[in-house]
Amino acid sequence: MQVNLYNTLTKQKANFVPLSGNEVRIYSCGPTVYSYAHIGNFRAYIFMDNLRRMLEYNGYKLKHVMNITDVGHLESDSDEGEDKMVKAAKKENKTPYEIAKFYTDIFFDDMNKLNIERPEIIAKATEHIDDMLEFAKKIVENGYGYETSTAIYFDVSKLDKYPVLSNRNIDDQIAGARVNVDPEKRNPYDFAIWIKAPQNHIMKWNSPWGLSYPGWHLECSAMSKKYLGEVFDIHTGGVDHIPTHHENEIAQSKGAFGKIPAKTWMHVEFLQVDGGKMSKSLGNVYTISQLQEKGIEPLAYKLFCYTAHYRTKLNFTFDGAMASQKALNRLREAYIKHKYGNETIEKNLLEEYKTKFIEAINDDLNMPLAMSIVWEVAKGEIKSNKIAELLTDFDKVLGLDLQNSEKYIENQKKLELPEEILELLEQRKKAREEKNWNLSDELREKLKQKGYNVKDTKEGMTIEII
RNA sequence: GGCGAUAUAGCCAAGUGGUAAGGCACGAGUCUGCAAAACUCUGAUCCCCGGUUCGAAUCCGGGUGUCGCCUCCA
Repeated sequence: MQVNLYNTLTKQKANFVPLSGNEVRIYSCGPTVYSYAHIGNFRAYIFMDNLRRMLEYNGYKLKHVMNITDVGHLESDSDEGEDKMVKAAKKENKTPYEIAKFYTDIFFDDMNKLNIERPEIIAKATEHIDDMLEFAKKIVENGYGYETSTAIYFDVSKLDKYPVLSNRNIDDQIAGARVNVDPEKRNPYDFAIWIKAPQNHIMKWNSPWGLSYPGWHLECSAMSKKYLGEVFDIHTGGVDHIPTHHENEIAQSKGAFGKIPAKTWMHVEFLQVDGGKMSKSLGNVYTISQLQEKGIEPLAYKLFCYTAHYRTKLNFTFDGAMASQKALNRLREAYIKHKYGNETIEKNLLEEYKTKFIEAINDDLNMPLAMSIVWEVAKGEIKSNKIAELLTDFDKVLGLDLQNSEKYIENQKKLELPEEILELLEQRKKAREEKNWNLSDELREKLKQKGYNVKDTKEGMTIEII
């Protein structure tokens, strides 16, 4: 079935056909590992995961590269401030490499928790300095670069068109210039491809321009070229990358090879929190671990992301996340019921569901619509293991680990309880057997006071920490 | 100031010309000693005004509101 994807470059949806046979080559902008990745970051990686899984579901083979930025990302995209890695290193009194390892490990822990597929190639910037240097030299050779006292800049005025992704007007920027423009820059939009290191700078390498380090945008250009070639299929990132980072990647590739590096550019909208932007000053920047502390599973957050299309803003609230946690639990329960069901279900119906599901995901990853079909399937009255099989089939795209539903539910029930609590539970059990409801309710209240919520089900008591 | 997005039930949100998906919450019911859980049922004519059309949430024009980017950020 046809796959349609929205392309930021053309501002419309188009039928997707890989450049080379059955293989899809993708580049995704990955994390800058100077701090914890937050749930907004992970919305983008959940999208990336959906894209991978959808393409695989359609039978494509993937060659997917994601970078780990561990050098060169300055505090400001306009080539100002310190390198983020260096700054974090100073603050935490570690080397930039220690910082990078620490946050990279946590990043991948979170990726695993979210059941996000690992791209085939993970490329660290610091391991590709030579490739970047080659790329920079090529740009300069082709006449697109120039040297100043502090850096090698890309001269955007040499391009046929800049910018190409966004509608920024260069003249307007000059008029409203809020940032201090480096007087040595020829054009305000020129950006550093290589930066000369100050004396005491930690991360630096030999180059024709002395001890120095690469500009942030260069790593993506160099590494995508190395692994995917001059032109590949899909480039992904957050919407914030549109006006600067991806514009400059395109500029660099045009400077080096005269080509826009990717055919399709896909961008994820921002996650908002409580109706506004997420920012450290508002204290609403959350990590996956912080969600877990509040009783929201990483996979519940993933499901939460499926309530909105990736190209629309999504408003995160804890109420909303809790709603998804409940929904996830119910989805698991529904799956289990079908798994052990042996009623018969019409084959046509199953195929109809599957077709509708594929139509949804193939239409620019319409996950909300896809989920409505998942619910229709899950809530069906006929309990059949064929339905369970269909759900696990859908889960190849959803990545919610539904086949392990029982395990998750078991784990939720498994709680280590203090002696005192176990004793109270035992007393309450006895009271209930004796139909001493007053005592039973009293004990339930007592447990509640101590922070434990007791519920009676057909299978016995369950207990949860409030 | 420039650029852009959006406005659909209490909340999160699909749907872009033919009479409103789904999730959560609320309410009612079944079940239960009770409570909870689970299950069943129940809700909106789509910000306002005008226009195009046989027909618009969906297209056009004008308002109003909200949000984002341009400055770190996915």
